[in-house]
This record gives sequence, C-alpha cells and structure tokens, in this order.
Amino acid sequence: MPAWLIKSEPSVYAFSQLVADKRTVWDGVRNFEARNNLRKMKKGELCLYYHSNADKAVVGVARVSKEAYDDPTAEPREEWSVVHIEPVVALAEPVTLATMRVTPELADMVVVKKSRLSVTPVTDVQLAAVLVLSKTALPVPSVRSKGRAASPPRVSRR
DNA sequence: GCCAACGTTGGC
DNA sequence: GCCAACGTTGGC
Repeated sequence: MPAWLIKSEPSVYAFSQLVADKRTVWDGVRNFEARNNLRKMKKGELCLYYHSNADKAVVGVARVSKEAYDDPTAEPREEWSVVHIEPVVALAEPVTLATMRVTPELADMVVVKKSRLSVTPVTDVQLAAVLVLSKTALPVPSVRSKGRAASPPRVSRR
C-alpha cells in the first residue's frame, strides 16, 4: 500500500496537536507537486509525520481519513486540495533526518532529496525501516473496525 | 542568522 | 519564452 510523508513545523501544527484534535484538515498546501501527491492519497493510507526546523524528525504516524477535495482556504478553491488525517501512533523514538541520511534504505527518500516538498511519497520498505528505527509497532486494527465478521459466533445459552 | 535550493513573478 | 529578481522554506 502506498504511504506518504507529510511535513509541518512543530510550532505551527505539531503531531501532539493532531493527537489532541483527533483529526485535522490538511489545508494550505500551495505547491503543485505537493498538491498532486495529496490528490493521490487514498483513505486509510499511512503518513509519516515529520517535524521540520526545530525537530527535523519523523515523530508520528497518521492516516488519511478523507480523500482530497477543494481547499476552502484557496482562491480559486478548485486549484488546491485538502485531505483529512487522523493520528495513528506517536513514535516511541523520533527518527531524525540525520538518521535517515545515513540509513541505506532511507537515504534516497524523496523528502531527503527534496527537503522543501511538504507532501512526498514513501515506499513500503521505507515505512517499515522508519518504524523499526523508531522502535514502534503499528497498533493492531481494532476489532470494531473489522466489523461483524470478527465477532465470535453467537451461541444460544438456552 | 545565514545561505542554498527552489518556486514565483514580472520585464523584456 | 527567457531570465533576473525576489520571496519562502528549511537545514545548518
């Protein structure tokens, strides 16, 4: 499954704020390449959450909860797009840009090569490598999200 | 705080 | 359509 890396300055919108908010509208993207990546995102795809400037590290994992639609903060609105994201897990240990640079599987990440691009694709291998380095396991999908099929069969007690 | 990278704008 | 000037971003 495709994955992504989204970038924010922690002083503007930190991952902890996303956790507090439970979800957010990822608006304000004004770069065509980043916008095109937003438009490719599918619901449920994972996003590494990177803090630029102060932290320069991936600090969390988020998930696309609503696919792209017109950015209400743009003029004209249809020229730009937003998605919704929600938090999945905070990394046990942040994975810094410096670490990514020296990790063979991560050294050629798009974000490493194009540091100014705020929405970049991530391969499955890269996602897995970041998770290993962060000593973080993705939470298992909740029983609820699997629907009825996951429930034990009902057995009559009478 | 500086500067490199890079996108945008505007003059021609 | 080119390119210089300028603004923004983000790493150092």
